[in-house]
Amino acid sequence: MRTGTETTKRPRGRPRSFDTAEVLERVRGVFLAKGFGGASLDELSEVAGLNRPSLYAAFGDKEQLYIHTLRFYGERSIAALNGVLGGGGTIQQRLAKVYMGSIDLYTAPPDRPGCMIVGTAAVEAPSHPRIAEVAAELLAGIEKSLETAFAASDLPRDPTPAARARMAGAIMYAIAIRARIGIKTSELRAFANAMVPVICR
Amino acid sequence: MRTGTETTKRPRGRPRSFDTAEVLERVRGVFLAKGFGGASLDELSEVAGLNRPSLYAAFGDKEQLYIHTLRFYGERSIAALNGVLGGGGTIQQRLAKVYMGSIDLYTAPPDRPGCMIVGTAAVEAPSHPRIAEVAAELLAGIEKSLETAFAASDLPRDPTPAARARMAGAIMYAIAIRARIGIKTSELRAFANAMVPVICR
DNA sequence: TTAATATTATGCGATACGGTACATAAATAG
DNA sequence: CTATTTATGTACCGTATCGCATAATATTAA
Repeated sequence: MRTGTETTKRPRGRPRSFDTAEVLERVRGVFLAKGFGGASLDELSEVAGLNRPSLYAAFGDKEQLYIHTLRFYGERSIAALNGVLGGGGTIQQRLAKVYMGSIDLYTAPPDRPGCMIVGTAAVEAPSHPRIAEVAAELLAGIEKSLETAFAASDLPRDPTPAARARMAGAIMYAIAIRARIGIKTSELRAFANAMVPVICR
Repeated sequence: MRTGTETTKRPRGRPRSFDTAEVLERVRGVFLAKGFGGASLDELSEVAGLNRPSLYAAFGDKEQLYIHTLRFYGERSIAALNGVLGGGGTIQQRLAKVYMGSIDLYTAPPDRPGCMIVGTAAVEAPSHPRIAEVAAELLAGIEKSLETAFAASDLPRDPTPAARARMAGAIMYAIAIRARIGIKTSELRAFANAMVPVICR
């Protein structure tokens, strides 16, 4: 068992036997494969290596656990997005790099899970308003990141950077959906590569 | 009680007291709001006005019922799509009309359900391959319909009609997702209107 | 009318679900 | 060493689920 991040002073009682980030990462796999409603607490606690009371104490009920996971995943993704978009090369090259990286994630074995927001949060939105809120926030973050990249580029202003960003985001969401329903990876790559020049014209 | 479509000769035993299309239409509302996994047979049979054994006899188990509903909904949507795209006006006008009609459906009260394929079928894809198959078929049908419209138009061939079709489809799926997570209708309309000239350039 | 056949209604059983009580273990503060 | 605080593990509760077995009803063929 690993002890948590041991910074300076240990807190009062018995220390945790798990690392929060690691648990969220494992739990993410189940939520991504089965969705929020389809994931059972039995399976979640099993892959987490924690018993249900520990899960509850650490994250709250199932919805809160899902939201924690979604935020964790979403923020890491946006950070990665910012990293690539802030890197070198033309805007076309950077956007293509973003898409290729996304496709690699979306088509990962064993079940081509797509994106957690598009593939699992969307379903729950009508019945779980808080999930919808978080999902909307994250999509806005993705598009904000794209928008600043387009704004910093030397592309013409006719399609405004905001419009380009929403368009680039839409292509990304479409890739996520098509990956999840089984479209071939090569086809996804061809689609993304065909869209880059249209977005960046 | 209504009797089914009475064509020529009635079959042997007791006639059905329901109309297939009507049942599928009602059931669609539940699936659309709660997804496949979240819809219970109790609620489905209640809105259908049928008991579970009747549902089972008519459509098979829950997955088959869902697939029937998805196909029914999808084929009607594609027919409507073909109708609008085959109508009058420029390709830009027809595409905008498609988007406005979709947005009306996607943002319908009470819960802005989005599209059934994108909003509910995608989640189940990894765990229910047959649902994934049908979803892929329907998306292909939508894009085929768009492709023939672009092919019949006098737009330049540089973005090939197939690429334009996949792009127009992607915008549609993105609208469906964003509707489901609560993005304002006016924003969806603005987005769609901004995308039409980019797709049709 | 009688027999045959198809559909509907009621209700059951086995299972899985989300969530929690309670007792135990491990660490620190004094 | 004792008390306190936090985490863990087992076992459990009430509920809702899916799918079906059984019984009642409606319609047609003979």
